[in-house]
Amino acid sequence: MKQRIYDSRAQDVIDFAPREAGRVGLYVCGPTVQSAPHIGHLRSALVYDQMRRWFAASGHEVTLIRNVTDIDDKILEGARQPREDGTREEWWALAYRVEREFTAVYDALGVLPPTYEPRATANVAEMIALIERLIERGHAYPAADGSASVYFDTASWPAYGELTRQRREQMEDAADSEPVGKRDPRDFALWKAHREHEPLSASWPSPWGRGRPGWHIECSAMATRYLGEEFDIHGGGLDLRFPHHENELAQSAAAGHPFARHWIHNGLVNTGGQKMSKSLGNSLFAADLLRRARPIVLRYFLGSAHYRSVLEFSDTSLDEAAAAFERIEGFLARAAAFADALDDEAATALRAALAAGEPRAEALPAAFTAAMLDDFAIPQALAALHGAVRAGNTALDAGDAAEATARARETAAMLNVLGLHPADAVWAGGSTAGEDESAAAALGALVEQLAAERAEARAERDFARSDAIRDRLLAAGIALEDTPNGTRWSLT
RNA sequence: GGUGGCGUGGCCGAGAGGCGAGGCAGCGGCCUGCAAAGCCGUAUACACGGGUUCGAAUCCCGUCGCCACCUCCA
Repeated sequence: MKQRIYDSRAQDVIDFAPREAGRVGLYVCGPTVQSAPHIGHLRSALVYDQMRRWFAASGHEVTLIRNVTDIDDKILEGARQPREDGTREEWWALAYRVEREFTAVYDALGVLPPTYEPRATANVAEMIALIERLIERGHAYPAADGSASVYFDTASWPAYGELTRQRREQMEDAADSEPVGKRDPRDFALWKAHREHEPLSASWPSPWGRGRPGWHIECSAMATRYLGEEFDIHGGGLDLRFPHHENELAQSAAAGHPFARHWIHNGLVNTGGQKMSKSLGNSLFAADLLRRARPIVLRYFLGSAHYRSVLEFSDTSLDEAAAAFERIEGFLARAAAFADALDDEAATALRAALAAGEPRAEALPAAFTAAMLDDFAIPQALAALHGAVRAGNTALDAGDAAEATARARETAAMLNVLGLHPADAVWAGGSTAGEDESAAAALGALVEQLAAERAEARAERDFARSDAIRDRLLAAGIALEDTPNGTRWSLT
């Protein structure tokens, strides 16, 4: 079966065939590091992380480039504002500080680092070369007002608007720079002349004078530098389709590059049916979310809707996701406990089946694979996951080691592909950070002791005493569960 | 004005012409000393009105409502 992907330029699902068999080049628009990461950034990064993991699991070598735009109007403006203590931060310090916040939350969510993460400021020479090429080919011009600005000449590019199917005549005017010096209000800045009130450190020499890159040119330059003049897939948030991606495509195509063969856009996150935005004051910052839920649960939640759908966030979302995910974890834990009661060979097989690790495509159920091949239909893949969990639990109830092992193998394989295996090293630490091993061992010893006392009481059918022990532990945040193989305990 | 999308059971969320995905919550049952966990069962769901069809949540036409982009945005 072929990989199917919805190409938002074609506005249709297409059969995906990489330029080079077995290799996928994917460019994703990363953040402009201007302010703290929010839930939307998390979702976007996660979507491409899932695609990347799936491509790898299905036998592709993936080159994932996710840029960091570390120079733009907002960053410069943010650096101009005094902070709480009255001091000002250099624009490059602000950008770097925010970039590190992004990296931290990506890491927390188990988003694998891209193959490379180029910064706009490190690719100015490539941008200048691209702009020169556009001027030579008659698709860009220096500002008529004598400033160092350079604009893309939309009128010179008949295909302009092809990505979003808009006609140039019906577009509203672009406003990403003062219209001064533009031939047409829809033209957009490739190079912005240095302005007096901006720090000199935010400008670079160019054939047209000192200045800095326009918003869109950095992605064209970086995608081409790292993936070539033609590459497989370009992704980003739905809100980037226009003008950003439209302009990127126009620039690159006008420069004579085939550029991205396919375009992918991920859906946005809503709260209360509304788009999240700073002006509405309903921003959900990544740091807050990570405090409210375990990172793995947040990852499960963010990946629970199809990547092109709007994802609705409500007050109960994280609790529901936690309940659903804990069902999966519960099976893993039950199976591990079951293994302890098995003979060596069977126990080893079951433990191996449960292990976290590299995705094993051959261990995946057909329904899961079919779902992923069908435009990354993760909700359907999750249905397959829950199906394996249910079948596995049934096998455990029946004491069927072979069946339980088979279902455990599938479950672990699916979790590995999705980046959701609880035993994966990326989740070490997490929300229980600070709880060190010796403390855990001490707690374990105490709980085991009380559990043993309770077992004694139960054996004597002194249920008042045994229930009192269980209640005391529960009040302390420790739940006991009796199973055929003994009593298990866990933190609530 | 232009472009794109959405309206599915209490909630989240798939599907896209014919067996009611999956999860959460609820209810009943099995199991359990009681629980918990697990399993089994449990819903006259597809905005509205027409139409096409043997058959429509799914296709067509219309209506209503909501949203996104065209301005910085994942």
